[in-house]
Amino acid sequence: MVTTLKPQLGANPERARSHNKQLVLRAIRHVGTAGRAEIARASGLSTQAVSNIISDLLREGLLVEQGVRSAGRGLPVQQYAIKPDGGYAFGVEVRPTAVFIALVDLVGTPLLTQRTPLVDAQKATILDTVSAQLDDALSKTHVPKALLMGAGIVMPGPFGDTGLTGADSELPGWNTGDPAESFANELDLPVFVENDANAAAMAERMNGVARGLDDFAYLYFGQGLGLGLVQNGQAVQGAFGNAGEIGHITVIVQDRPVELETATSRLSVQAYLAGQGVTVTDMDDLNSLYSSANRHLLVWLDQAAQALSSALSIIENLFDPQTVILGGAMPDDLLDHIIAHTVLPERSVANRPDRTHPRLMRGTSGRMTATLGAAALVLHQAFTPTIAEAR
Amino acid sequence: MVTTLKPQLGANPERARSHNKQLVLRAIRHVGTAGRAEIARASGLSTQAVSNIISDLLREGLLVEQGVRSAGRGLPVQQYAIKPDGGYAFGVEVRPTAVFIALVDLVGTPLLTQRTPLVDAQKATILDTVSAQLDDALSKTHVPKALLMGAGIVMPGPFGDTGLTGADSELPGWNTGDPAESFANELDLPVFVENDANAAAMAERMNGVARGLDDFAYLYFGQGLGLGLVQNGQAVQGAFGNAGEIGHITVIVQDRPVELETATSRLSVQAYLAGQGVTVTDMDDLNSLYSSANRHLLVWLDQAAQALSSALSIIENLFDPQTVILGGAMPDDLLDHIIAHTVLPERSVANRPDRTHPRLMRGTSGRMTATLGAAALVLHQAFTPTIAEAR
DNA sequence: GCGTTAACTCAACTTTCTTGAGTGTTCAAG
DNA sequence: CTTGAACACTCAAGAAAGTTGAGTTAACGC
Repeated sequence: MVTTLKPQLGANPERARSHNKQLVLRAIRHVGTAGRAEIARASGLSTQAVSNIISDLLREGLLVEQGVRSAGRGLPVQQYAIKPDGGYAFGVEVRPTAVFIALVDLVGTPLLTQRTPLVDAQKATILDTVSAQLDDALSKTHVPKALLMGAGIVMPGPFGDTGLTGADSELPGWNTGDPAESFANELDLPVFVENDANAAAMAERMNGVARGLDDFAYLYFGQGLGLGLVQNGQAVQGAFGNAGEIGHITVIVQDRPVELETATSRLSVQAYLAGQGVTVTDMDDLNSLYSSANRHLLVWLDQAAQALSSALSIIENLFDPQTVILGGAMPDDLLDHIIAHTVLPERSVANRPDRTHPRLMRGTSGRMTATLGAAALVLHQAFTPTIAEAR
Repeated sequence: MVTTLKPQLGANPERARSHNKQLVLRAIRHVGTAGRAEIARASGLSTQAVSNIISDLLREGLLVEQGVRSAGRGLPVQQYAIKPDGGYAFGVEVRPTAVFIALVDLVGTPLLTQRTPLVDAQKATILDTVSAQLDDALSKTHVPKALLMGAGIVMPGPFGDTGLTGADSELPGWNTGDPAESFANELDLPVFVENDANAAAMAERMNGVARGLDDFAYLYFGQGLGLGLVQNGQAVQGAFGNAGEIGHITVIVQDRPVELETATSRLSVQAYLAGQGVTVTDMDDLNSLYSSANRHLLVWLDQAAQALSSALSIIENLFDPQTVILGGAMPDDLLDHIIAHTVLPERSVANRPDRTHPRLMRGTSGRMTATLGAAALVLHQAFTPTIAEAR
């Protein structure tokens, strides 16, 4: 049982500067627009240091001047903001039958999103497709590759050979070797790999309802159900990258134990409705069933809300999050309905009067949630000071 | 919904040096004894920088020379090790009826542990008792207070006014104000507050079976059952400090849903045996019942193992830990029995062939586990490089 | 023996931060 | 309307901590 120490780097002037740059960017991003003195106070650096760093960032094109603001006495504040076209992030979501991509700018605005079907799900095919899609996206948007800060990849887990191996959502050929390395070699970019739920959570943290939150959970409706966890501002990956496999735990619905995923997921609603003679193939079908108040759908929603209540109890008591977000490939109306009908457990550490956020919120929904989340991984990294983490 | 940015500090020469010192200490601690060049390679610093830092640490009395080792060609390595009496940590466990304390040295060896009954559980009484115990411990061991690096405090949660408030394990008067601040003022030391499970987990990580692990879980048998979580080398506290309240989640035992804590905890075994006409008051009673193969105890152990199996499934699938440790105020033999009879869930991300540690292990047991864990919090902090974290 | 290897030291240099004095703008009190 | 306090920012000098490259020392292996 030999354990190797996680590599961590020492601080030297160069790494310190890089850390401080990210710290300044993060501070500006958080308030939208800020002046030197304000940043200095927030970061414990001298005004002079912040001044030097900002002039660096201006030269690198990551910041823009944003006019002056005179707030009370003293010299008016020269303000700075993130320059949207100062950098770009590429997001990729790999599914067994198609690849989704998104190109977003430094503030998270999507410039382009698209879907490409896969002829097969072999590793080589996927790598080639993603590479071609990157070139395509860059040429369509006229973004120079030099401004691309990295690629975020969302892939269906679990990673490696586990007790869940054999599930139908998997891709062949990825269980050996490090997927991040394969993509990094193919795309010649820094690569960040995550599961869909964590990526969606990071998207919500960068530009959604979880802006600025450091501890929250995200229940992602995909094929199955995934749990994204953010602790201390970082996505929780677990020792082998497979944290958040909440779909297979047992919950109580109508006094009977069931696997959570069989009660609440896209497959689950399809299967249930099929059993009642109703066929749904996409989100639009679900939407129209819901607007016509389909009886079977309402029954399913009711039991999904019950299952969710149990899941919520587990998540809240184990993580004590600021909030739990519900989102993913499920229509807004259905998510809202589920949220409205979910009983918030009384006996929970989250049941406290001094909350700033609701216990359960709806996040971004729709097909591109995870893809945009993939791009958010890159942005997150750009705005997170890390002096010590070796890559 | 205004969110404040978690304060993070910029790097300057002074903070960089402090970071690097902790990095060097950590590297030496991990291998026991190390030379300059080796540390330089591990930390990405130059040999010269490490040299300067080590001479600082020698002067401060945190390191000792440890002879030379000639490994292959070249100049023999001058080795260094942590100096045990270079610093001390004070651990406190507050329970409703008594206070437990421990004083440990820099490598974690306990110099003194003791228990003091509380006349009442009022905040002032507890603060006074702990303060007196600190003075007592220092004078008995002749440790100068200047060498005390801090105090770790273990208190029964949950902290703040939550949906679990009203449980009998609580202390009056702590729901308002920051406990850490109260203790810091009283003891005039840096203070770290944690729950029993997280503290036990950190103890296991510093000097126990989890040495060097960065991602694992610890199921702590106390009054109830607590979950300690270590993610990325840090204890998971949750947004309000109440993560790990696993006792109140529902699991399936003999096809019936029960609260986990009613199936596996010290109170649970006492209550069950009392129902069978068997009275147990302490761990010795349990031990003798077990060695006489008491039928009722064996039945209880069997259902505790069942409950644990469900809990394990949840923990493994949500966290994907390197291992799950069982420990706390329960005799070794009983823990071993439970571990031997727990079915490891098949459908789990933790069920993988390339594991380095068993899925379920026994940690330190006994009454002082959490108290020593409290002291370990201080040591953990001393050996963890943190350039950015504001306090 | 003698050259190679490797750890370590010394001294010069570089980067980056801090400090303190100085400048310019705004507001408020007299 | 003047004057002074408050505040953001700049400039230049100084300090802290890192890196670099040349030199020293000791052990191994041919």
